[in-house]
Amino acid sequence: MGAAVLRKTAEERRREIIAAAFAEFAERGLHGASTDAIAHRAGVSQPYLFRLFGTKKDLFLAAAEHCYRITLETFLRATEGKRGDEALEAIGEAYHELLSDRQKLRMQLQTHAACDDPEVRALARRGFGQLVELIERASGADPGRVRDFVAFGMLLNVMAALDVLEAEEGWPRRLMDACRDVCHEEV
Amino acid sequence: MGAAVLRKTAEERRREIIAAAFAEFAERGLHGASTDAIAHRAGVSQPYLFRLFGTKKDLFLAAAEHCYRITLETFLRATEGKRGDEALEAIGEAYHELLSDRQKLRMQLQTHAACDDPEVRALARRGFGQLVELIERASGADPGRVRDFVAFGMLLNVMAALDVLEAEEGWPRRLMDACRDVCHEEV
DNA sequence: GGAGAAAGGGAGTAATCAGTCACTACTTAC
DNA sequence: GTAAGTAGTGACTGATTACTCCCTTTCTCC
Repeated sequence: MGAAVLRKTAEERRREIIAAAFAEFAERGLHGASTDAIAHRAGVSQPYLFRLFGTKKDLFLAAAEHCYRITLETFLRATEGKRGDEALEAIGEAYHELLSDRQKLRMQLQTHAACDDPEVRALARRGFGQLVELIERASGADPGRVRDFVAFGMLLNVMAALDVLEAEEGWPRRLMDACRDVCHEEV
Repeated sequence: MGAAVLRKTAEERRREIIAAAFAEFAERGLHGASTDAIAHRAGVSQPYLFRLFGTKKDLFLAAAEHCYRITLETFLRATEGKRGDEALEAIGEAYHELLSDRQKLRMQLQTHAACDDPEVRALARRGFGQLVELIERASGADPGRVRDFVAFGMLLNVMAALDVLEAEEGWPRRLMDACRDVCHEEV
């Protein structure tokens, strides 16, 4: 009786819960977000969330892993068949694609902030390391360029957290105006 | 009777509690740290902590402000009487001084991570903005250089969080090896 | 149609934790 | 000495929260 009760596969629920967790964790961090809020956002009961993920931290790890994976995939797709400066430029553009969704930048920051936990730290090292190595490999650029490039990514994370990415004036604007050429040779 | 009960001024206690809060918040973040642990570390009761700071968030704000202030002071001292590249180089060296105490780097990261709170965000914008403006003003460098410099600072925060500042090999080492020349002209 | 598996949740529980209250002990000024 | 102020805490409390027990409902396959 009543409307059809529309059930989904566990795998699909898992994806939906990770998406909800992503949003909550990105905003409030590992300790600031509550499993209640995540379950509610995902449209499931909180017990079912625990059924599928075991612990809050495991859910956080899943969300963080997801974050690294989609970033890595975005970069891989961008650099496909490219080399050197061309590849670096392509990653730069891909970065701007990520920029449109602040959640990803903030999630990365929250992952770094949660790194006093050994498991989180291990995941972050692996995920971040893969990104750096991809940039090194695909661009073939000298270490200084790679450093500037990666560092600029970290600056973007911070700007997203401070919510000054679209600032119209002052130091945030000056920093962002100087971003156009981050993937080109300077002077 | 008994050993002298050694009392201190409220001002001194305030400083000690901020120091303890700094350590706890830097490691575990605004939501991850407990006022109990902070009070215990500071050697006071938890009620007294609340007496002096009102709320946990106010204590966090005080600790974050302290973090920005000592960083700013370090930079100011370093650039005293210097101009241009010389000033930038001096700040670079001052950065290395901060590097020796990972707590400061991590606290900055935790402050950024807590920025979904409007008060924290306001403080972070102000504090971070002052640092950027000091670097702009003291160095007189072009926007690209300033951006690279500030961005590198953010990268250091992340490296501190991942605990790879002293890595002997792999991508962390390559990134850090490329750090020597961050305050010099390249190629 | 019935048996077994898989999806899903109602109603807890134990612990943690921010914040309060009411009180004691010491210090200073007169 | 005493009054007023300041340093300091033991013992709570109400709310939140991670996590569990056990039950119901739907699907699948014979």
